[in-house]
Amino acid sequence: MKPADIAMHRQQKNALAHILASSRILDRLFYERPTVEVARDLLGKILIHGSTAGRIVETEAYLGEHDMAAHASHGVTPRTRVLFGPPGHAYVFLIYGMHYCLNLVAEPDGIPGCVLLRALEPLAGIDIMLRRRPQASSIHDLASGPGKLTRAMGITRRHNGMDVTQGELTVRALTGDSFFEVATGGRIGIRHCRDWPLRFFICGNPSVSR
DNA sequence: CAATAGATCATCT
DNA sequence: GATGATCTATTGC
Repeated sequence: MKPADIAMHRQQKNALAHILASSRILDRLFYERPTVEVARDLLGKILIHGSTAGRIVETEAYLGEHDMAAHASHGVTPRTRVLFGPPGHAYVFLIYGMHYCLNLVAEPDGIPGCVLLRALEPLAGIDIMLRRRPQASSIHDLASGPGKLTRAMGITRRHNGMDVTQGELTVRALTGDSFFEVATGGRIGIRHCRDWPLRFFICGNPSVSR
């Protein structure tokens, strides 16, 4: 390993340690609220998986039976069972035969609703992410989309149904104050209910998808 | 740059 | 058997 690589490695390990020391894990009550609120409040939080971490900069809310764009609108099936279960769990599915999408289940047990994590700003384990996504044109391109995010973080169907309030995949809130402006827009990549303002993102953040 | 084709598979009809 | 909550490479201006 070259000196530059060693330095980068140490810096990244320090980055993760610093995040862990200055943040607190989100408990189940955070998720046990209206989906839109959860989607809005997840902005600025930190997603941690293994030694990779990133700040959530873009989310989308997917509701229940009236939201034709949501998987839950077609009722309970083996796949969507997680969406109707207790909050604070991961819902991971394969889309277009090649990309995984990571969602976090919201609402009380029995009521469907989830938040799609669309983009992250990489904070730690960037060397690992670069290895997983060699095509990335920049650091900010590493996780600037739902499929990119899961690939960069190493998330697969294996994580479907996992409890994100403990274990290997978690979301944390920084203890210090952080200020940013939130923008709202129509959701992306769907046919139904395109104009519903259920997409939230941090204004001006370079890791937000197009 | 913007537009578009192709890859590829679990899930549901 | 059709269909996506996508990404990338390639083409054409």
